[in-house]
Amino acid sequence: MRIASWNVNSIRSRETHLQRWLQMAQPDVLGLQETKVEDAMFPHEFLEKAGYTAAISGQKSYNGVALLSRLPLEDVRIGFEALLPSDQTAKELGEQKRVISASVAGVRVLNLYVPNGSDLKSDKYKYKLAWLNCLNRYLNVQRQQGEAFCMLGDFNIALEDIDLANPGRNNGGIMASLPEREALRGCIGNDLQDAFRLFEPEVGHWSWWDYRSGAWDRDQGWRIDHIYIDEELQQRALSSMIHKAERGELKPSDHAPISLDLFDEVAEENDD
DNA sequence: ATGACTAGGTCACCTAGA
Repeated sequence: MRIASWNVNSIRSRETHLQRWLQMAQPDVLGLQETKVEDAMFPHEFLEKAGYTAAISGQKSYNGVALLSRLPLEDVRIGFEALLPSDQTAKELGEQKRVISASVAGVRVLNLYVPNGSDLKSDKYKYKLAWLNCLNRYLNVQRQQGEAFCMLGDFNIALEDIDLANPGRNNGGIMASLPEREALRGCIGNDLQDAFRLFEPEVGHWSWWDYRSGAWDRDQGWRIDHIYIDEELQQRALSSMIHKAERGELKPSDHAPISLDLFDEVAEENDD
C-alpha cells in the first residue's frame, strides 16, 4: 500500500499536475492540503475518472484538506471536534479546515494542514501553538482507538536542523523555532516515527521550496511535509520518498508530494 | 534590508502563504 501527502496550493490550479502524478505514482491514499475550494465546488469529476474517491473538508480561498483513495474510505472524521466533542478550543479551531481522517484498509490516516504561523511575534504564531496543543489532546484520544495509525501532511515545521537548507539563517525563526518544534515533538511522543527518517538519515532532502528568490534553482528548501507512523506500521514500512521532480514541472505547487510504501498485511498462516 | 513568486477574491490591489 502506498500512502502519500501533497500540499497542492489550490486543487483547481493543479488539476493536470494531480492527474499526471496520480497516474504515475499510483498512490492508494493521498492526503491533500491547501485545496482552497469550498466543498460545493470541489472538482470530484477528474478524480473519479482517475479512480479516486475524495473525502473533503474545504473552505473558500484558504486552507482546505482532502483524502483521496482508490480503496474504500471509511469512518471519515472532520476537524479536531470529531474526537474532542466537549473541547471548546477544538470547536473554535474548526473554523479553519485543516483536519480530516479516514480509515483505509484498516489504517487510520490523519491528514493535517498545520498553520504556518507567519512570524514569531504575530497572533498567527500563537494560533499555531494553540493548534498543536489541541492536536496533542486529539492524538491522545486517537491512541485509545486501537487502530493502526498514520499522521501525514504539511506540518510547516522543520523538526531538525538537517531539515532546512539554511540553518544558520533560519534556525529559531518561523517553522524552526524551539516552541513549535517542542510542541510537535510532544505530539509525536515515543510511539510515532517520521517515516522518511527510517530510511534517510542525511541532510539535503526538502519538500518545500519558496517560489521567490530562485529557491528551487539553488535547491534551497525545507523538509516540512512529513508522514508519521505508529509501531505497527513501522514494522510494515518498505520505503519513503520525496517526489522532487514534481517541483520542477511547469506552474508547480511550491511543495513536492511525499510517500510511504507499506507491506500489505499478510494473512496469518495456521498450520494446525 | 523584510524584498522576491503564486493563488484567490473584493479584482489591479489586497491578503496569505512559508
